[in-house]
Amino acid sequence: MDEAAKMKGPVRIRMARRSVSGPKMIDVAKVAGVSAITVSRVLKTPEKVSPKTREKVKRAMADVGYIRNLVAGSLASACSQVIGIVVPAITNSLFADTVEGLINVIRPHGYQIIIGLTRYDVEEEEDIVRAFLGQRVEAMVLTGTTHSEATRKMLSRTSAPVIEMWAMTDDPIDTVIGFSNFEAARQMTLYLIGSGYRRIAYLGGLTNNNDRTSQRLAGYEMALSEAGLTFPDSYKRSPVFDFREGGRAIRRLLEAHPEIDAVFAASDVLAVGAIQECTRQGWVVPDRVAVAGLDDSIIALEMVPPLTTVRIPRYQIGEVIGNELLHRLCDPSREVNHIIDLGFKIIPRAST
Amino acid sequence: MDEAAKMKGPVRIRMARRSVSGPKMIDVAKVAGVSAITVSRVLKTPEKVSPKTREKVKRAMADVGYIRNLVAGSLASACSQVIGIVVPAITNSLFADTVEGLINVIRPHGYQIIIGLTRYDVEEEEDIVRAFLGQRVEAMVLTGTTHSEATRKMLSRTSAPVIEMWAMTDDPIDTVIGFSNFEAARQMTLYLIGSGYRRIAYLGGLTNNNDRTSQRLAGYEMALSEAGLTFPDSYKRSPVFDFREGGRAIRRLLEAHPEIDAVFAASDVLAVGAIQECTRQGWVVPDRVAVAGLDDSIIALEMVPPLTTVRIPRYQIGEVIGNELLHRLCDPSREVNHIIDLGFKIIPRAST
DNA sequence: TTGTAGGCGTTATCAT
DNA sequence: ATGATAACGCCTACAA
Repeated sequence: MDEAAKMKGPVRIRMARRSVSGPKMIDVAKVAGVSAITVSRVLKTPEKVSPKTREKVKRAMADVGYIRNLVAGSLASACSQVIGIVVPAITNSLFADTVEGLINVIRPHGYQIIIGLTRYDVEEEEDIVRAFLGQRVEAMVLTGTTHSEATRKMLSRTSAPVIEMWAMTDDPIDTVIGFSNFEAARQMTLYLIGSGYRRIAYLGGLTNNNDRTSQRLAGYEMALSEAGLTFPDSYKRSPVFDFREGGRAIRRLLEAHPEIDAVFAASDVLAVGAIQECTRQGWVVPDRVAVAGLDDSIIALEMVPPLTTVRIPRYQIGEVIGNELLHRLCDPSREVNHIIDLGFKIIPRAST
Repeated sequence: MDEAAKMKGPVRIRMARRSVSGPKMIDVAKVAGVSAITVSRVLKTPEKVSPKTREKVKRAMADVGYIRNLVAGSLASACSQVIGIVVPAITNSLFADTVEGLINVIRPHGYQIIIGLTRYDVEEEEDIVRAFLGQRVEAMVLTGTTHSEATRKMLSRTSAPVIEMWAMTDDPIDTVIGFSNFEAARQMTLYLIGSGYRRIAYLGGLTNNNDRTSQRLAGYEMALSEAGLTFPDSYKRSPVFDFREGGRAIRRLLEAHPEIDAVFAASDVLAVGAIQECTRQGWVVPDRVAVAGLDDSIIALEMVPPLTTVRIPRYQIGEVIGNELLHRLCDPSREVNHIIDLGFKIIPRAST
């Protein structure tokens, strides 16, 4: 089975660079009795080749089992057909929806994506961006607007489109596609206030280097101040986004502040954990305490009671980015909208 | 802001191939007063360059903002540093864990992954495999062992390692890394029987072209026949993996067969949907009906009651694949284990 | 419609 | 330790 490996043999005058590398265009061309460029054309612009030749070439490709080397193509054409996307995580993560939306849009056009995971770390992000630019990705998609200085510098130098997503800003590196986390949290808080709740606690995630969680917290605080409400700081908790943490946090909140009548969790994961804990404790939702989330993740509707939450365009973000990039990559001179706000929607359900 | 875009200007004699393409090795080399190959060596084998030269080169790279073109490197060295992974989906999917495990292991070694999504369609898989081989991935990772003929042919021809995962087989294309879905379902069914349940229904997914769901169904059936149990076919349902479907399915099952005392869902998603439906209907789990799942997804433990399930090594599959590939890519002559069974574990909780 | 020539930016090989 | 040169396999530009 490993015969080939043993054939490294004695050094010859200028040894072949590689043992085997499969048939190339020129091999197909020979079989078909045409030139290499014709094979290339059959692949990229078949309409420029006569049907007869096209058939000959196609048969030859099938005969030799040709698979075109896109690496060589990338080098020659400066088009890698690869888009880089950088997200904090994809496990139990809503970013997975966005990634899937993007893939589904661009794959039919021959583009691939490479994924980088930052684990919410800007240094990791920097490494990934450097690696991706080295791979000559044709576009970079990043989560959020918080980046290291070096990252910003690299990204502003590249001629490839750079999309920041899942956020809003007036000043994107290139283009931002997402929604306002600030407004989403603010509107939900206002909705809770409008529903008559007066003691509204907040469960957020870690806010360091995370514009999304910071903005959500700011939105909550803004809504309170608009309504003239003030609470002790201990109304705000920052558990990481995790079911258990949501349960623990609501338990502590209600122990410390029995007067709390609503909890706004800036992530459905926390909200779900909170509701489940209430179920375990026998606290009726929403009578004892209302619970609202943010995400409208798939589990929100399955809760008993179903979770009031904010629907965010996770999948759509990926799709819109994909379409935007396809257009821009086809026509670099195209006029582009650098700020695309896809909005969000309050989804009232029985948990409030 | 778009000044640059307007500068395409009049066509010149032999226009530059690309507007801008950033500094290259040769540019760095000039600045550092060395040759291009030395710059290359600083990047790949710094120990072969004198410390003095190395510093000069590094400074020059920083000065000009050099980012190495890995596409050209891939072509020259026949090493793309890219691994392809093909999964049915990553949205609300356990495969995301595996992808993340793989990325976390290989990224520190400079490898990237490109992801393909089949949506459980072997034709899609075939397209993706062709595209990935074209990208000259250094390894292919596929979900399951069911592939089209063309896919098998392409994969058996390639010299790159091919890993099939999330399944077990005696006859992998190259290497299989996963666990036995058959055994997992069989053991869980036996566990339920051992717990005293005698009317055990089954909720599976679609089984066409999906070796994982087929195997699970077969495992359930095997356990029943071992225990001498026979049920009408309507004890088995094949809803797609979705919360709502789980709820609907258990409702119909219990309406049609009130004697059912346990439901084994071959996916936690279905089991969770079933439990939530029971909660809504006021059917106490496990007294009225026991519910067991398969996956040990993050939500299983959060259920009220917590879900009895089968823990499968989702994340570990990715890690093991990563390590395996790193070893093999470094040393292609290395002896390899072509069948790696990572096992599973029954996790008894309060839902049964 | 088809072919020829040359280059894409790096790395392997061989030489110094 | 460093450099000159020739691939790597394809694609753009231009020619026929």
